[in-house]
Amino acid sequence: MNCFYASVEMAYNPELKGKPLAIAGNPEERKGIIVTSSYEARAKGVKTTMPLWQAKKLCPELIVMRPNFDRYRAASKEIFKMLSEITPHVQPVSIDEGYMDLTDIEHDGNPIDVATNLQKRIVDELDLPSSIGIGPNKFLAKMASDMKKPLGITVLRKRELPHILWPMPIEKMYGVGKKTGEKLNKLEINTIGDLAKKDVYELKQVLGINGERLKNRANGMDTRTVDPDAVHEFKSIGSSQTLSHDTTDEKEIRNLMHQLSDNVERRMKRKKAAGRSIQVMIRYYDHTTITRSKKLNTYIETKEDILQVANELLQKHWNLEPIRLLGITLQDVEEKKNIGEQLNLFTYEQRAKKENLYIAMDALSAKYGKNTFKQLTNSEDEEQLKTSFQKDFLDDYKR
DNA sequence: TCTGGGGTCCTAGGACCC
DNA sequence: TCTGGGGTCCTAGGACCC
Repeated sequence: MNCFYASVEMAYNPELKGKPLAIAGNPEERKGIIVTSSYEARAKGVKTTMPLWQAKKLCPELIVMRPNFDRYRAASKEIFKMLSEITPHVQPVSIDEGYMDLTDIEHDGNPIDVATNLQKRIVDELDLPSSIGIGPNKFLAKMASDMKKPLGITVLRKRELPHILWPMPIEKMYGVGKKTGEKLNKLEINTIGDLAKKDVYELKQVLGINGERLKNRANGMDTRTVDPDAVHEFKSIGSSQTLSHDTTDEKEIRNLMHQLSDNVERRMKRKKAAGRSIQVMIRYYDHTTITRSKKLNTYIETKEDILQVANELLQKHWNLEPIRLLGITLQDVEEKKNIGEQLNLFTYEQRAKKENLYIAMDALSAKYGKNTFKQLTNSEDEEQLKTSFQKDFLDDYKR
């Protein structure tokens, strides 16, 4: 999709059309950076990740909006629904991008017709511009999709590589970022064609296995398949936040840690998953960033468990310098249906707590009668049940 | 007035095992 | 008497993408 967030806002409010529009993090604070901008804004030099103040300097009439993620998710859902009506072989890559495998497509003739109809449908029904690339594999399709924007349809055939792909500057190649680009320049590789012809051994020396992969792609070879299940195989879920000011205030930090673990828990719940590694990220006032992680011997999912491990890591590794950003990520994530019984047996401490709870239940059942016991066990709110039982039990136990 | 937030994959060293 | 070769797992960091 082209300028996706900005385009969705324009579809939502047509008065914005034709105007320089930017979607930015938080306009009041320093984390206000450009997330997406319209072509009118880009024409003035506004770019993604540019700080807001800089963008406004370049384009004083810039209209700035905060992101409305619910809107974007809804539009994305509609788009992917249209794709899946064409073929089940659809792999979403992000909220606004995905691959389709049209190898087995039977109706509607050739891929160009499919693309034309699809692009038109997205405009007619959602008022959103897209660019479509068609190629024999993912890499070439992706490169093709970037060639004509907005509303382009580009076919990239293998026999056209020498004329179309190879003259392109190496920095434009998917998979080549700043660092790799610099390394390749040092090897006197300036175009994709230079890379295609370079000796594999030399490339591997500098880039490892990635050198070989990039060379293959430059030659139009890419063995990755379109995998519709990949979306469900997510591996980590994290939440991070830049503070409005650098801080060493423990209360503020504690609050943020709570908020972050809450976010992670909520999203884990939505995906019905649990994870067994916790990573904490600390960015200091000078932008140096460290990550510290801990692998656990069981899967966890609750806010309390996440927070406990994350706080341990923070306490152990925070050097007491002012903090700019904190992040918590749950890694080694699995859907709960694939995990089974390991869940909720977090530490020995908690296991002991849990066993105490069973003892408490038995004790209460015996002491207060089966009916009271039943009432409590039928309660919907598990957390409340636990706490009330523990409290009762502790009172009882002390007595 | 510098530089968000969500991810994936790869590398490299150390601990540990046989 | 100072020491091989193969492997896995864990941790931290880096590169890249949207």
